[in-house]
This record gives sequence, C-alpha cells and structure tokens, in this order.
Amino acid sequence: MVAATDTRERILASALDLIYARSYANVGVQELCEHAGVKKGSFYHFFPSKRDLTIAALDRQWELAKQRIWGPAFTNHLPLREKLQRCFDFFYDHQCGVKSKIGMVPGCPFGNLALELSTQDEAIRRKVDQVFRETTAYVRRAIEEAIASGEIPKQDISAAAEAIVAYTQGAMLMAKTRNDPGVIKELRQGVFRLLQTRSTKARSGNGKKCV
Amino acid sequence: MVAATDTRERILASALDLIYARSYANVGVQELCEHAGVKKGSFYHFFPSKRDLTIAALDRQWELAKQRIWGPAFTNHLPLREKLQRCFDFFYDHQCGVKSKIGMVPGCPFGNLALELSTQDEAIRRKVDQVFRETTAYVRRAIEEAIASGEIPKQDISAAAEAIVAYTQGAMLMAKTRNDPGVIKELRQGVFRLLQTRSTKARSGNGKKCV
DNA sequence: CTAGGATTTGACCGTTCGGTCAACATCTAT
DNA sequence: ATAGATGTTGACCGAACGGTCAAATCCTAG
Repeated sequence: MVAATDTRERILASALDLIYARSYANVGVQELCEHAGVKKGSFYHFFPSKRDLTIAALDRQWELAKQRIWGPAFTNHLPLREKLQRCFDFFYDHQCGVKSKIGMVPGCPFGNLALELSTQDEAIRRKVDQVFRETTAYVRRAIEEAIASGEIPKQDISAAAEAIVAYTQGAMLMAKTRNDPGVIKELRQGVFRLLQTRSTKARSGNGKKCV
Repeated sequence: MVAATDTRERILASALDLIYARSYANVGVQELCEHAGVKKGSFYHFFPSKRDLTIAALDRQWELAKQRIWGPAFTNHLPLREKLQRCFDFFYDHQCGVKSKIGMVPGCPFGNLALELSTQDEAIRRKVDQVFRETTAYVRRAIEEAIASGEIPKQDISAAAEAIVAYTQGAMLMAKTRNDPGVIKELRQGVFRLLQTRSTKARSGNGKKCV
C-alpha cells in the first residue's frame, strides 16, 4: 500500500530544515508542526516523540548525504586527491548555499547533533557514531584503492581514514564558529597532509595558489 | 572591596560543570541554582540572564584552559612535536577523568557551545570564535619557533596552525561521539602530519607502537 | 549606633514545553 | 454498503522554562 498522505514526509522535511538550521532544543514540536502545516495531533500519530522524529531525521539525512556526497564523490575511479577535493568543494558550496538563505553557516547536521545531544541521549549518540563509522568506511575504501593503484604509499589505512573524517568535522566546526564557509576552502589543502604521499619534496611550493 | 560572598563564584562553577557535562539548553536556571546552593533571586542579582552567565562561564573556561593547558604546554622551549603531544595527552587524560565521574566523554566546552548555539546567539558565537583565534595564536607561535630553530621547514604558518586547531576539535568531537577518550590517543599521531617535516622517509615505521 | 548599599529570599509571572486524548473524517478492501 | 483501518483535529494536561519583584536581611563605612 502506498502512502496515503505526505504528512509524515512534511514533518520529516521540517525537522531536517529547522533542527539543522538551529538545534534540537531550540526547535519545538509546535513550531515543527506549523512549518509542516500540520496539527500537533498528526505529529504524534506519525512519531511517538520528538526524539524519535530526530532519529528518523538522522536516518533520512544520512541517506541524503550518501546519495548527494559520498556516493558521487567516492563511487568512481578518480584519484583519491580528487575525491577528497570534491568533498571539500561540496561542503563549501553547500555551506555557502545555506548561508545565503538563512544568514548562518549551519555546519554538519551530524556533528551538530552529536555535540548537542550525545551526553544526554544514547540512541542519538549511537546513530551519529554509526554515520561517522560509515563515512570512515567510504574514506577507507578510497584509501585502499589509492594504495592499490600506487597513488599513495602503504600506510595505516584505518588511522588515515579516521584522521580525515575527524579533520573534516573540525573544518565544519570552525566554519560554523567563524560563520564563514571560506574556512572550509582554506583548510582543504590540509586534508592531503593526513595522507603519506610519494614525495614530500616534489610538492613543496606546489604551483596553485590556495583559496 | 573584596568579594563579600562566594555566591557568584558558586553559580559560575555550577555553570562550568553542568553546561559542560550536558548542554546549554538542557540545564535550567533552577537546576543551576540548586547545584550552587543558591536561590533564583540571587542568580538574577549577579547575572542579568542565563545567556550572560554562559558568556561569563566561557570567559572563565578560557582563563582556566590557558593556565592549565595552553600556558604549560606552549610556554617553554620544548620541540613543537613535544608540545602538541602534551596537548593531546592532556585532552586524553582530561576526557578520561570526566568520563570516570559522569560516565560520558564531554568533548570540548568551546566546541560544544559553538555547535549548539552559534546559529542562534551571535555574542556566544563571537566569544567562541575569539577563543579559537587565541588558541590558534598559541599554535602559530609554537610553529614559528619550530621553524626558527630548524625543527621543521618553512611553510605557511597560519594555515598549519588553523589546520591543527581544526583537527584537534575534530578529534574531540569524534571522541565524544564515540564516547571513548581513546579516539584522542589514536588520532594523536595524525596531528604531526599537518606539519611539513624535514624528512618523510626517516620516520616511516617509527619505532614506538601507537596507542 | 545607624544609614545605605549589597545580598538573600520565596512567592509569583506568563509562556512554552513535550505529550495526550476522544471525537471525527477519510479512505479502502471486502 | 459498510466495517475497520488510517489519518486529522483542537482542546487539554502538568511540568518546566526564563525571568521579576518587594520585602527582609546582612554587611560595612561613617
């Protein structure tokens, strides 16, 4: 049986928008409903609680992230360098886009909820943790390929992948704190340093100007 | 005139503890007062609002951070490598300490507030931004010294310092999300890669086991 | 001793919070 | 046609929220 209405979808979409732009605590169920054009009773028909809505929103957000970023950027045979570059470029563009709409750099939807809620809500903490693990898996596979193809030398793959994911989160956090997407662009080059590359000498003073 | 009472201090200390362990939104004025052993009227005698308390708490937290971490770690003539190592070791120990008390890895008090509030409260965003800028300044000076002493080759100092601070925030975020301080230890080695070092070859397979 | 500021107290404010519920409407499968 | 599931509505709940205030108390300088 297909969905009879789009009510649930509208609520979910509102959660994606509002909680991302502000925070979990600063968006009430009432406001969520108004934004979705739905009455509170309907909300609780589809979601047992605000917390469950948030978990569903995290799932949805991760599905979107996969199909918009991680899939496109990592499911091809580009050099690792290029893949990482595309990620950072996407993040930069995306933060710019949202900022032009709401005036603020929102950062990463997963990192935001992680720092706001993971000491208070174990289920949400686990969910975000899982997202980061899967993200790391994408990066790890790309590193494996790069080693196999000889693009980069053998190294501790897991450690490198985790460092890259952490660095990316750090970049988003700094961009949000400075309310300036340009931070992501400035930090982009740094991500390559987290990988051991063939020759350090050859790249010192590497042609292109940053930013 | 010296402080007549320690009421203000107790409120401030409670804010440091509770907001750090949970979040801004999840700690109410009432609870803050109970934790400090103070009535709500007294709270508003010393602080015009919860928001102002939070800003004062940020100031205090930064003073403490300087005297406990950044001062000790950066105001000596140790090699840069050693300085960064000490920072990460301090973070690891600190997160372990708090976790043994409250069962949760709390992450960075500045990063937490930044991600929770910087899209909603410009004053707090600016304050955290300033903290990060000053942190970056510590790292930048240390990098300058390391270049002057010949420990590392010439490079873009500001870019390196900002990358290191971002990476550090990323490490704290991942540790909090995984609720495991060990993440900080695992990511510690990665910070050195953000600096261009003298010889890459010489360090490959470097003696000491990680973790 | 006393005046005046600093501090403390507890009752109180309106608002919003997340969540509930019974009644009602709509759809769909038989 | 109709029963039962699915979806919608608006009124309602107690609790907690941030914040206010006048009165009482304490401390200290003159």
